[in-house]
Amino acid sequence: MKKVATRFAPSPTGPLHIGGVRTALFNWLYSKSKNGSFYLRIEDTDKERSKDVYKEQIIKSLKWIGVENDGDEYIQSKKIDDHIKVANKLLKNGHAYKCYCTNEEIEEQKKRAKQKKIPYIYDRKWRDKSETEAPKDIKPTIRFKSKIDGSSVLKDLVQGDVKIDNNTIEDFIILRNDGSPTYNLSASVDDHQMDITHIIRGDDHKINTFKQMQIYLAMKWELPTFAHIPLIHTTEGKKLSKRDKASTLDDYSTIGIIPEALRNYLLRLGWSYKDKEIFTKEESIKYFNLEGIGKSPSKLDMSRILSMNEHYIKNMNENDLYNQLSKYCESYKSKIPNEKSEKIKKSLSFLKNKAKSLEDILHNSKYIIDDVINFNKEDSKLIDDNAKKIISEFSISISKIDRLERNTLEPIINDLIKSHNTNFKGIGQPLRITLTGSKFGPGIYDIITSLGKEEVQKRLAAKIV
RNA sequence: GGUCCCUUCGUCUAUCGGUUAGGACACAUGGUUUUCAUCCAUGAAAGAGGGGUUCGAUUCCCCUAGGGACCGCCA
Repeated sequence: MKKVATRFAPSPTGPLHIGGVRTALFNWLYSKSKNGSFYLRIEDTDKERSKDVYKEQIIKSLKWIGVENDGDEYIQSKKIDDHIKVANKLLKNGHAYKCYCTNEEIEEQKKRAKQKKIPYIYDRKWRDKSETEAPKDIKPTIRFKSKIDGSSVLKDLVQGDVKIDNNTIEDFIILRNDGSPTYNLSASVDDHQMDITHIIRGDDHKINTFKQMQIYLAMKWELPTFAHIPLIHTTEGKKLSKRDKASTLDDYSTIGIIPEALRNYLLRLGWSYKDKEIFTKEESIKYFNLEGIGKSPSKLDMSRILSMNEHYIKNMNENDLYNQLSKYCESYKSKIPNEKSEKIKKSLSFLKNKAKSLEDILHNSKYIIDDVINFNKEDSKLIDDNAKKIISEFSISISKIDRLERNTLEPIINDLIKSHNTNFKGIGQPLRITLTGSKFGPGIYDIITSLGKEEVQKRLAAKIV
């Protein structure tokens, strides 16, 4: 048995979208589950649209979610000479031919086909013509001499056997009239040269596969195994594209989705293993298989992403969580001030229980980070004279104790409840508003202990005046 | 229009001919709770339709309907 090798082959014409990330994840998981290799191939042969920034962004995105390629990135444009060599070989073998049709001629045919509502397919005009008839002033394209009779079967590991009549596959161009190779040629040659054994990709490539298989056959190369996975759809049920909202990886990292959660979500989108929902990275490698991939497209569900994120945040140790949070703040918000980092880190134990995202954590820890509190106007109104009295009494009481801890604070609060003939809310709410600026937030004991005595007294004093 | 693919709760899915059709998210209700949450409990919620095959179909086959992908000298 050959060593399993998979690849992810994006073109750097835009930021990676979530469907691409899932394809990469599946390829990576499959190879790792088989102890094989996973390669990243940048298909940058479209010189017009390929951008280096996108290439870097793709690499960064994959790294972010934990999909790491073996070896260096394979840059397709560096292999163009190899692609051309194969085209020439196919030409020599009689598996390809020169086509002298002009662009205008082809366009005209397409237009006519559309008018007649019949499917356009290149009419194979130059398939059997001799070189002597060739016009001198036209640079030809090279077309692959595709099978006309019979049918072909794609043995797909996800889709099953897909049968198609050979005459529906046209004589596709493999070399443009400027001599550059096209996608189907380049991809086939690269996959062969990289010894790719399993090609896992979106099912929008299914028709291409029939073209690529013919190139393999003509070159007498060993065919790889194919697995075409259903595409991810938007909530409207259409193919996800880069232009859709919330479709790129960055859209998720911006709102504080952590990579482990997105990885787990994407894994379970269109794939399942019994009733299991949560998979560590190791488990996902252990259990991943192609049989578990469903055949129907699935829709993105934000509430599920969020709930997965919540789960990972709650179950992450506080050091790791702090690192994630701090990276997140630095990239998308503003850096957590050094002098606040310890306080935040300590508060994570309760902050993480109230958060669905890193953004939520940051929001709930605003009262620690900001020295000047932004009071919510409505909430501020709740601080009436009576409330001020409570705050003032509380302030005096805590000045008598050294350390603010739950067990030293509890008696003070209880006394206040009694003396003011109220309930916990009657004491807790004014304190929370005074200390954080809002009536929502962490538990009052958590707020007080996380701020520390000095800061608490400062904030209480500011409100009493 | 042609070719191909798909169809179980709102969503992601389990079921590989025999189940009260299971789980998760979301939702609803109740409880715990100092707010918001968390947490716990409970509930509502599905086999697109029609034919076959079979003792028995969600499961196998066919048709219909609906949805999707592809149909570039883009990848």
